[in-house]
Amino acid sequence: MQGVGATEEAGAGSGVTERQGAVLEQALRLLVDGGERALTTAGVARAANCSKESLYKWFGDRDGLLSAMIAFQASKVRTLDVSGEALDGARLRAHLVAFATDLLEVLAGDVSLALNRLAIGQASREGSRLGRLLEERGRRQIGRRAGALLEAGRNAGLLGFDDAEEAYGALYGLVVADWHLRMLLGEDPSGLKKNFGLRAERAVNAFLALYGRKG
Amino acid sequence: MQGVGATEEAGAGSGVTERQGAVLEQALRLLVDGGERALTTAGVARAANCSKESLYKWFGDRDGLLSAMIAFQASKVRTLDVSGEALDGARLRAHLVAFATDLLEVLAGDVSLALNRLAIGQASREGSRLGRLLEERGRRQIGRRAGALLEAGRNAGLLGFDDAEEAYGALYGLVVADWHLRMLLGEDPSGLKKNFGLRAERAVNAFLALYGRKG
DNA sequence: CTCCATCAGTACCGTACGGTACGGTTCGCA
DNA sequence: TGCGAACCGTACCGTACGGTACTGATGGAG
Repeated sequence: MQGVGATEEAGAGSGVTERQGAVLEQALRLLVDGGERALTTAGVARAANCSKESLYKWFGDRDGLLSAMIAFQASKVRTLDVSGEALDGARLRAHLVAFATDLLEVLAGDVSLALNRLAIGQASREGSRLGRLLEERGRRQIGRRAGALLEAGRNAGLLGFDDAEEAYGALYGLVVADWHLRMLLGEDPSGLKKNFGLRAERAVNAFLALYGRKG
Repeated sequence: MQGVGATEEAGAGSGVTERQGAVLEQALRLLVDGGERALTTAGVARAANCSKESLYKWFGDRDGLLSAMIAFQASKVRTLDVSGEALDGARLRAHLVAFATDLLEVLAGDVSLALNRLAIGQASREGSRLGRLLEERGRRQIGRRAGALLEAGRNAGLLGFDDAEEAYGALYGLVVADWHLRMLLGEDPSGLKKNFGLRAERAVNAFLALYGRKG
């Protein structure tokens, strides 16, 4: 179970050995069900059956651990883009709805909420390193998928817009509105999760009413 | 300068003496430019020239202080509703744009961002009391103003919708999108603030395209 | 078998913070 | 002038946490 030479990489390509990945997994679990207060170095060491000294050797300090947790979690998410497919109106709509539901479910996920809370809590400190990291690894990723989808729709003559960023912003806003903030503030997500399908449907309808062509 | 009988109420109707209001003001200032880490009881006492003992007498404990800060800040915001006015298309649009810019500027405000960060940071702890408080005092307030405006527009035959909550969600999403989250994560608001007017304009255009009648 | 690197477990240290207690001071009031 | 309430300033206490140092066990390499 222990690492063999401190050189093996886990499946994710982020310079983390298998053992360290297991430690980060435990740290994420602690963060999810205890908040930042529960994420102490001693607690992580205890939960992961490792020593504090190893934590500091591997991640430098507590901030390094937090950054590694964000990078580790982001490295587990792979967004496959569905380019090169012949699009018609129905297919585009289906892809948009799938994107919208995926977006809602990702944002409502335990780990996502916990990491966003963590980064927001640290935002006013030290120039918001974690915030930028989270934005880079998270939003940029999902934004790319949406961007590719929108571009494909425009190339197929199904969508009309000048600024892709603006169109994406409209789609995001119609889908998410203030639900993300409400969940971050602690509102029970279980009541909201049931409506994800219907919500995604309606948001896509509105988006297509704004940006759709010959539909 | 000192209170005279612990019975005087400040302008806001939230059971807070003038002296206590001044203390809360200092606490908010500390929170704004130092984050939660800077909001220590000793720091508040020092900044406000009061004793820690008084803090605990007035607010119970640290959580009571935080709650009082949120209530105090919310009590300073007064949203006047502009009902009873004869609406035409241009006036409705102007009111919507004004609401949108106000919304963006409120959300981008120093104190608002700091309080939201604070509540989000505590969300996983103790059942998110602060989160619910912030939602109650903040969102509910601005939601009422928007709701009244939308209802007035519908009554004047200028807007068409079945579910007012859904229409408000669309307006909110088109106006704010992910800007609030990005600001909460620490992105520099100065670059975003310049575009508030244009952004509000475009969002209202989109909203009217979705929900407008005979426009 | 021996050497060496890694790591778990623990003890330790300094500090910072929440909360409490106490002495001294101001000020209204009789 | 004396009393009492509120309050400031500060000292104090317990605790929790970040970070470091030490010990002993394991396992691979020569």
